[in-house]
Amino acid sequence: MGMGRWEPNARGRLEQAAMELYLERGFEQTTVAEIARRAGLTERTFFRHYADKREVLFWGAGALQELIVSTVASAPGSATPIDAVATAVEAAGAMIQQGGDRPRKRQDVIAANTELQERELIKMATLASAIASALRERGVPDPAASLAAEAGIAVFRIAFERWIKDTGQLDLPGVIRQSFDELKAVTAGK
Amino acid sequence: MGMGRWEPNARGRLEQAAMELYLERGFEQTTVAEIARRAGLTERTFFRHYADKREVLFWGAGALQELIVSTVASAPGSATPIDAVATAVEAAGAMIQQGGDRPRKRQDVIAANTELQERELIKMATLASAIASALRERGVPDPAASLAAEAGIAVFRIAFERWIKDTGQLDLPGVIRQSFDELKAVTAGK
DNA sequence: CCACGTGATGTCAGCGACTGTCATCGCGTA
DNA sequence: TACGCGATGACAGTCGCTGACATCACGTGG
Repeated sequence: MGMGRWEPNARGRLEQAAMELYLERGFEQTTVAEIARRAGLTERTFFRHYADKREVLFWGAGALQELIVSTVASAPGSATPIDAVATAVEAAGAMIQQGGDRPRKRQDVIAANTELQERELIKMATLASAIASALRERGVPDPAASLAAEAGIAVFRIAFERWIKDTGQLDLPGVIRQSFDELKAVTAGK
Repeated sequence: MGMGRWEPNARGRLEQAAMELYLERGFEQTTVAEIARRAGLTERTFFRHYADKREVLFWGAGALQELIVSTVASAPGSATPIDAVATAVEAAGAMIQQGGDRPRKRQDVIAANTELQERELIKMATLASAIASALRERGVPDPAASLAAEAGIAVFRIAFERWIKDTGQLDLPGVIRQSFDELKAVTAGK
C-alpha cells in the first residue's frame, strides 16, 4: 500500500481543520490560510478541494440528496406525492441522526453566520428541485410535483430545527412524520 | 430649494447604474468601481449606501415584507392561518404586478447568478420568519405558524416562477390563489 | 458676518477571498 | 530509463469590502 508523496486524505484534513477553527473562532474570524496551515497544506490547495470557504461545511450533503431522491424514486406506485416525499425525508432524518455530534456542531457554526445560512438555503432549494424532478418521473404533473417537493423541504427545515433545539432525546424521523401531519392539518383548514 | 453640494439621489443613481450594468454584462463581470463611476461617485460611496454588491437588487423588498406582514396581522379573526397567509401573498403579488418591467428584468439578473439566488433565498426565509411571527401574534401556535408561513412562501416562489415564465398575460394574484388551492389538494392526499 | 458643527463624499491604505500560471516532484508505465 | 501524470507549491494579481482621515458646502448660533 503506497503512502504517496504526500500525507494522504488532504481533503479530510482540510475539513477537520476548518471545522475546528470555525468552532474555536467562528467562521468569519478564520482565514483560509489558517485552515490550510493547520492541515499542513497551502491556501491554493484548499481551493483545489473546495470551491470556496463555505463549501467545506456542505461537502457530503450530496449523499443525503442521493438518498432522498432514490427513496422518492423507489416509493411504491400507490404512494401519493406528499407521502413519497415524507418517507424520503424521514429516511434522511434517520441518516442525520446517526451522525452523532457532527450535525449539531455543524448547525451551530451555520446558525452563527449569515453567509453560511445562504449556502444552506440554496442547497435546500437544489434538493427541492431534485425531489420535484424525481416526482415528475413518477408521473406527477406540475405544479403538484414542485409544491410537494417545496412543502417537503419546508417541513424538514422546521422539524430539523425543533430537533436541534431539543437537547437530545427526540427522534428525528418521528419529529418529521409528526410535522408532515401538522402540515396536512394546517392546509386542510377550510 | 437647495440643490446641495452633490447631485441628488445618489442611492437611486447607484441602483440604476448597477441594474444597467448587470443587464449589459452580467453580475459577476461588473465591478463596484464601474457602477460607482457610471453613477458619478466613488466605490467607497457605493458601500455607504449598500452593504454589498448584491444588496442593490434587494433594497425595496422591505416594502413588500411590510405589506405582507401587515396584511396577515389585519386579517379577520375568523380566517385560518393558511388563508391569512394566502391573502397577504396575493396582495404582494398585486403589488409586484404593478412594477411593469422591473420585476422581470430583476429576475433575469438573479436567475443568471448563484450568489444572487442565495441572497434571494435568505430574504425569503426572513420573510417567512416575519410571517410566522405575525401569525403567532394572532394566537396561532407553533409549529402551525411556522408551517403555514413556510408553505406560503413556497407557494409564492412557485407561483412567481410560473408567472415569470409566462410571456405576459397571466394575473399573478390569480396564479397565487390557484397555487394555494393546489397545495391543499396535494397535502390532502391520504 | 463669521466660526463651528454636521452630513455626505473623496482619498488612501490594507485585508482576505479567490484565480491563473508555471514550477516541482515522486510515481507508474511504456 | 525516459516520459507522462497528478497533486502540490509558489507567486502575482483582481476584486469585494473596511477603517481612518480629509474635504467641503450648508445651516446655525453668536
